[in-house]
Amino acid sequence: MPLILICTGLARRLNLGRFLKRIQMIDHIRGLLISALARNGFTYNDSIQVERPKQESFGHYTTNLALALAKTLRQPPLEIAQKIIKALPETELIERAEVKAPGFINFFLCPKVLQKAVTEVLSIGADYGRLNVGKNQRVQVEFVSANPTGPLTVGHGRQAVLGDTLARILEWVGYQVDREYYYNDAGRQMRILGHSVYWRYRQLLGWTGEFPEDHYQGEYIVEIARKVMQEHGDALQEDPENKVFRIVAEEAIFEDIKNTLKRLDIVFDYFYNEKSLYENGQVNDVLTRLKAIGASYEKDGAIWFRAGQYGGSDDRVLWKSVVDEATYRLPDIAYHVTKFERGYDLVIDIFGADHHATYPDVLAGLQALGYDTARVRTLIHQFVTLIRSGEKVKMSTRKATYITLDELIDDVGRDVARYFFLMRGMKSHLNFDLDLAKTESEENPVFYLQYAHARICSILRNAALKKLNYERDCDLTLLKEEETLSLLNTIMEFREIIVICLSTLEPQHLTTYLQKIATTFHKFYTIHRVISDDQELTRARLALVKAVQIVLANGLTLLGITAPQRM
RNA sequence: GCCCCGAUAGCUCAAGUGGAUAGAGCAUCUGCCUUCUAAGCAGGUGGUUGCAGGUUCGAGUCCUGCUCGGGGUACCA
Repeated sequence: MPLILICTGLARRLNLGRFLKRIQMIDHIRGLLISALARNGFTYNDSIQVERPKQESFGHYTTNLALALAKTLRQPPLEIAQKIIKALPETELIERAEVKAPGFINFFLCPKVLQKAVTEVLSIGADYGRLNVGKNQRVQVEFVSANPTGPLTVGHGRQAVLGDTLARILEWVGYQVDREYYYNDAGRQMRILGHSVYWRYRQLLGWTGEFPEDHYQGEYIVEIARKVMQEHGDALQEDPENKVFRIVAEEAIFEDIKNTLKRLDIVFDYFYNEKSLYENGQVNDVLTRLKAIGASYEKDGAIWFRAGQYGGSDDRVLWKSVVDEATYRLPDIAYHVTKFERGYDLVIDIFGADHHATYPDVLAGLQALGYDTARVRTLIHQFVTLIRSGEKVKMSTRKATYITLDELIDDVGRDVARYFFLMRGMKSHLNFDLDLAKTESEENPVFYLQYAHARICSILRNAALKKLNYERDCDLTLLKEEETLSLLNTIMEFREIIVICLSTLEPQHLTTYLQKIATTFHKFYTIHRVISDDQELTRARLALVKAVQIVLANGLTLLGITAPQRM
């Protein structure tokens, strides 16, 4: 299965282990373990797993190394773990290590290490959590890519927010990212769009015939028709094929789409249109090249692609015989060729589940042409099911039975909309209950996060009024209660979460993490007073909450959500 | 028919490459504001992870078969 090979190739390209080297502490513990293995004469060839345990009672980090070794060493894992733990080199960073059944080794960091996180966050500030793994490599993220036949719907919203957030994360870790929107302005859909405008235009001029059922029914078509009428009067009455209809529609709709995206704080670098691929001869060029290497053949008057030989399943038609035009595959392949020609190191395509069948053919085409398809990463997200009054809303652009993204933003605002789209994994179907989103917008999880940020800002304002200086020379060793250490630990985890987001390309891990740090902070806040009579303790705690505020703000910025000063 | 995704608490969903006692929010019940923001905190109720097998020290996660839901499977995009 070549597709699987491609996937593993990608996994290697986005290798987690490589990124984890950026996490000092994990690397440090791994180093300790390697020495301990050597002292025991054990050999272990895989990379050693050092991860965060589910529960804090199991320490700050844990490894299953002894369990993994049990089989080859033919010894009980608990004994192996004991031997490893005894052979661990001395270190000032680890307070203690313990063995727990069935053979885990858990590491507890020294408070000093946790406390140092505050110093680091405060000195790095708005850049805390950045990693330089991208090294200015160029990445293209293609998303939305909806044809301009109508306003963006809630369904598009998921993809828009997902793509933009991934782009933000990639930029954050040092990639040079381009956001690209691909659209098809040459196909059948756009012809129907033009005709839809034409018939509405006729109606405005007094025509009383029936508007075609299979044309775009939306009210926006009438507005566009009105615009055509203002510009051209009745001159085009007998000219349904006049391209004016299509062009005016396309411009007006794109204007709308861009505005909607802007409201979500999404701005594209490039809009790439299919038509140009024909005009520049790139479609033809791909056809010629495929023919030249014998990857295509003629049958029944059509031109077929030997997809089966390049990782696809069945052979596919590239050029139709019944009509003299290409199938969508050919320009899609040509389009992806331009991505390579434009020199991207990594290409991320985001599609809805309805397109999942098209990309294997595109990849097969690229492979046939000799491109390194491991550079292309395809993300498929499942659909959004909209629930209104307890019932599913079946959406169709054609029938204009949709909820527009604009309407959603009107109702819940940018922050809630973005957060809702991001809080679920892209592989799961997203049930978006409109009524719930509206009526409960006060009880929304996003407010919980923002509230934590606002609360801290409030504390810092109070501190400023009292002219309390905490930025330097405060005694961080005073930060030692259970809830405090837990908060410090969570701050440290931020970088690791970025790594996980990168390796999985799923921003959802970040939303989960931000919930966690907000919870940890709220708990701390309830138990411990920041500003008190104890000056030294006050200064230390101010530094701590400032660090939390920075992490929250950085995380929210990555999600494209505002971090309010007060609520 | 075949392919892809899903099925986890009453509801919406988590659980990075197989790890420890499967976690949150909403809903519901009980407490907590003379104190930096109660949009908060603490606790209770709630589970055979769709069903049946298998792989192994160990499965929500991997494999096989089935059930249900979504999306594909065109010389539509």
